[in-house]
Amino acid sequence: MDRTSPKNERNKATLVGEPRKPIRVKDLAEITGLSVATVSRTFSKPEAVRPKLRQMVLKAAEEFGYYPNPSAQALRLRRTRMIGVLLPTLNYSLYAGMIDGIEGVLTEAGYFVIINSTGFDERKVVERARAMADRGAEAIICAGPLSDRDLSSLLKSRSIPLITTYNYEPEALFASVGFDNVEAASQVAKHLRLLGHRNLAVLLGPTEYHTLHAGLLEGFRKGFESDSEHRILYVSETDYTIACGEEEIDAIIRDYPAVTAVATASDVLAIGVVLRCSKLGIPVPERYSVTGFDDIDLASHSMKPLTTSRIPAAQMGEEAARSLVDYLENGRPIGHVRLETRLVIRTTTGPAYANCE
Amino acid sequence: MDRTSPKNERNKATLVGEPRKPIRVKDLAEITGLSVATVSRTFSKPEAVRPKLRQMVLKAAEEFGYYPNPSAQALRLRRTRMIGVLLPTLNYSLYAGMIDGIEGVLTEAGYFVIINSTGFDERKVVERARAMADRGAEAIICAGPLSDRDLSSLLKSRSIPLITTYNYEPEALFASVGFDNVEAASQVAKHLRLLGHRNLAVLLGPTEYHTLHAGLLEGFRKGFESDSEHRILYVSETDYTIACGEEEIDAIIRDYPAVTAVATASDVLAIGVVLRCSKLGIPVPERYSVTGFDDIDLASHSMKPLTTSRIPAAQMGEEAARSLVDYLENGRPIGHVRLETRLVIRTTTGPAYANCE
DNA sequence: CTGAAAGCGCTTACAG
DNA sequence: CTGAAAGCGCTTACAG
Repeated sequence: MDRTSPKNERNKATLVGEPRKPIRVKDLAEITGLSVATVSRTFSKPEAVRPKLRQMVLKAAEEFGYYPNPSAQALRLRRTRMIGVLLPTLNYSLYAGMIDGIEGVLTEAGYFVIINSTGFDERKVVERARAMADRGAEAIICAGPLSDRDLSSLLKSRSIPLITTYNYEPEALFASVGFDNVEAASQVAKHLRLLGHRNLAVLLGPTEYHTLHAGLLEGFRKGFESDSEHRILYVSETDYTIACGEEEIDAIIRDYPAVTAVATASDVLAIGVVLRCSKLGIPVPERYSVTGFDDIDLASHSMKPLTTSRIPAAQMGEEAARSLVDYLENGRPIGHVRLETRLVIRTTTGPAYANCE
Repeated sequence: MDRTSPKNERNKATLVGEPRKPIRVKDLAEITGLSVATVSRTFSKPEAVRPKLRQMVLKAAEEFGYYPNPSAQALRLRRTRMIGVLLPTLNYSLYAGMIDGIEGVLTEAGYFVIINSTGFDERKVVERARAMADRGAEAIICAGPLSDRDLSSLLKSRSIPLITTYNYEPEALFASVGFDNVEAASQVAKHLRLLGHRNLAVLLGPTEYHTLHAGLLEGFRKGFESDSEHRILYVSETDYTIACGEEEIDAIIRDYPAVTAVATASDVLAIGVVLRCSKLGIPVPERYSVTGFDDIDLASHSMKPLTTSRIPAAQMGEEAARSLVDYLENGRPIGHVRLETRLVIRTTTGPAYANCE
């Protein structure tokens, strides 16, 4: 039987691989002799169409390679099924783990994730979040804190939920799933204090446009500086690279001889510190106790397994994604989710040598 | 002046933060007293609108928070400005670097990137690539080889370019930007052979559904098995984790005493091997020479800097993205791009001890 | 330079 | 269960 119609070039046979105009519901309607409504319903509400006809449509769709135009659907349904994800960088295990978690549940639920990495600069985060909203994202996940009022009201006015991960911040402008940043850092610092350390150095990322690191610093202070005997002698904002860890410990060795412990905001920094000490023949933890943060794979598998805080990265991503899906599909309101970190004590922390004097 | 019209509720004042229907060109036309055509042109072709009117429109747009509906634009213009990226995993430095490169140029050029991670299974890659095409991706970048004829003709019939990264494969079904996989591995193996090694072990990822690793294996064979004196005694397909590297070297120590060199397809595996040897007090490179692949950050910064092949990950991503943009914007055909790897010899390879006997 | 109008491809309320 | 028709919001060829 000849299904082609002289008026319609879309369903003409073409050479394999030759571009042709994609066929539409209308074409499929002509081919099957049914109405566009029935064809459309075959995909959007199959149980509402008689099995016989449904089969016809499906068969023709298969044969002619029909698939509904997503832009038209998006316009009509007001649903893009796109969700934006903002990350400081992909090139750090923690965030990679987070996005893996996010992507898994979102793909499963039939969404697509669009990503942007923004560095540690909240202004860029705001800009990209806006761009995502303008380009049709139905929801946004942001790794790291965010406190822009304008963005908040813009998003609210468009009913686009945004959820932050990493920090648990029940008082914040946006919903959050994460842990208590300050508390986690405080716990690490307390561990160091209890070990007898009195002079601490702290290594973290930029605080200026990223309150994440500011929170960590606050926590380190809170947990360590219990009295005037316990001081943070050195605070440095740097990048999360091994090389930076190495440089920083060099500076500490040179300029702050009283320091006996180094607390960092990232395992990568801590690994740099430990590595450099090894190379210099400086014993860890005997001379320096050092702590990481995040518990990346390497933390437990390096030559000197690292004392660090375990952050449930993938889980944060999954929870955030699940909340969003639940809101989008079922209208369930988005709340704050609090997860726990765990201080894991391994080999890089020990009693302060200065204490033995 | 009262800009609201009783017939149109969209431009009524609302409480800050209260959701309201987004305003459309039509609303802006009513507000300004111009036609929708003029309003639309203000955004799509500003130079075609008299400056005076343009100002009016822009001002009103600003005031009422107008932005063009992206779904409507996509439908009308047949452009989604979305580009799909398929990766085995985000959780490996090489791929993270690649996507960072991709995302940078694509965002710059005004595109959004949608991502999916697929593991090392080409069937899943094919499935996700299809899904991306169905959902409106204008182009696709796939990290790793791909050879599915059906996918190829599907994409061709819809004029969706796909470009693979990692391997340079001028004969392949899809355009590629990458390096000569076989050659790079061969170079490593040759280095080991020249060092006097005769019995090699090879560690790589799954070959079954991923020709990437098959190519590497082929290269190792080609570079090493020059005669019957030089054999690969052990080949294992495993995961890219430190733990797997450790397990594998344990197995080699136990079952293949003749092996004096271990070539891996990933720095992470190599680091596992080296680490395990350190723990066991086995000297590297004296007892085992070991090579990595990729030259991740840690390769040069670990205690024992790794002999490895440097892969230009970010550059591959950038080149691929640039090609695509150039095709999409200017219709410039997409070719194959060949990049070079570089064998970097550090501390984990040396003469075979067996040779000194 | 400006506007009225067609149309991108889809879904669904409505009537049958 | 099925179909004719309206409409999602935009852009642009066409006529003025």
